[in-house]
Amino acid sequence: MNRQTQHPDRPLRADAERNRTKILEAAAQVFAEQGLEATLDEVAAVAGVGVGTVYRRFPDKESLIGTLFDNAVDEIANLAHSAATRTNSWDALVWFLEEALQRQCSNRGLRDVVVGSPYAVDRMAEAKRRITPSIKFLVERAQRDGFLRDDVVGGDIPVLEMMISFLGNLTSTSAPDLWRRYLTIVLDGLVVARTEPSPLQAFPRHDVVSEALHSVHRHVGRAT
Amino acid sequence: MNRQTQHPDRPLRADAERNRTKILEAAAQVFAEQGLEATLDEVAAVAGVGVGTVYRRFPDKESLIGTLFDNAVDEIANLAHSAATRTNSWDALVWFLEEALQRQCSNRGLRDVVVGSPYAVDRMAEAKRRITPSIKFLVERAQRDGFLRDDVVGGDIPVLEMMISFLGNLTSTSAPDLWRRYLTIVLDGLVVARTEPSPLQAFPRHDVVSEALHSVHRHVGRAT
DNA sequence: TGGAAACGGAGTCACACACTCCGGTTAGAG
DNA sequence: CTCTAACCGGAGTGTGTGACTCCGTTTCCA
Repeated sequence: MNRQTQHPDRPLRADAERNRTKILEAAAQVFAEQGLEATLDEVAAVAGVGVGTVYRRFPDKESLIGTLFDNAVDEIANLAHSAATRTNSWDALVWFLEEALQRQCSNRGLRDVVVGSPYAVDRMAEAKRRITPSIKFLVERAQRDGFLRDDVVGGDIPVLEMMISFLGNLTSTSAPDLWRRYLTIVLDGLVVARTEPSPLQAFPRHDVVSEALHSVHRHVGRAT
Repeated sequence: MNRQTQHPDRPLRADAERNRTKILEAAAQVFAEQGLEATLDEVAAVAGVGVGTVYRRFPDKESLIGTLFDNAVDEIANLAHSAATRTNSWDALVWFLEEALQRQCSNRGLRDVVVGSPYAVDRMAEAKRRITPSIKFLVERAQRDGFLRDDVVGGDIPVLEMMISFLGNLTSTSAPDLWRRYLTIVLDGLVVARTEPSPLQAFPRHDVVSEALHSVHRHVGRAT
């Protein structure tokens, strides 16, 4: 039974509203760090409230994640839109990728949604519908201006983003900017032509990279 | 208790040996398709034997996965080694990436090990030790010959492979060759300079891509 | 100040899997 | 052919996990 809508519209009591906010913030942080596998108990702990309180505001885990996801999509949609207002079409595309990736790379929860965790499956469709047109515009404009190779397509951009952000998620704890190095390489592959490579951010010490890979262990279960 | 080593060396009975092989083949297939989360019950079912039989040959899940992983590493090490014997240094590097990725992209289990599933953690170190030198050679030779940009490093190759193979894993069921498109772009980013883009494989219909993303659902649990 | 609204968090429940156990079957040595 | 050690199947066990509920207590605010 859904407890939160006795009178659908009555505003929440002050403390309740305060807690709702704390929960949302905590959830954003916890899911970003741990992915959607994180427990609502943990979210509650970080928010400094009891689990009961979480369930009083959000009927179930999915709806909490949904709210969060909608916010994230809003943000990215805005990014794409405001990139479109920039004058230099190549810089606009690069800027969009950098900004979007910065968010995606530090948000494991977002990845989980995209990869198809059962939470918020249908919201993905809506998200794509909202973002696709802006990206298409960015791509085609950069092509008209002779920056971007002609054989790529709007749909390639999300795929490339996904590809890079996986890497980012994996290394986010110990080499949080490593993904930029590979974005540069990809961008050098997207440009129509070039006479020399763009400068790359330094490659981290090997132990950092491998440690990064193995610091993932959320669930060290069963295999002890 | 470990049941399989009564007399460490005695050869297995004919039927037992036959089953061991069936189990190994089934496990390779199942883990490649589903990742390491797959159940040994499922492996047994595919192999056409009972779970008990699986546990009689392999003391636990980890050791079965370990055996499989060692095989996969062998294969990739051989690839790297035999790439080194090729005369054209750029073609050698590209060939290695294509071959290695073809394997990694169709093997979700491999990804799980690399990403740090608790199975076979220490085997990773050994694997890296074996493969790293050959890759270093491939990279530096291609740089000396003026093909590969100078600012990349041996360690970049596994990272790029990882990045692309995530994508591959995600789309392996419905667009099994999609990763090649993005490998081409990355390679165009790795080359020292170029006057035009390399030809790209066609971009699939949009519905294929998104369906690909959402066909992943291994565990549709809890979120119904 | 009364009572509706909100709170906390121990407890419930359902499920998922790695692994075991044992009664029945079979290979293959003598 | 026979006999037994080796092998087999798969129902069952044990453990862990995590979403969600319940209810006695506390807090807001009219």
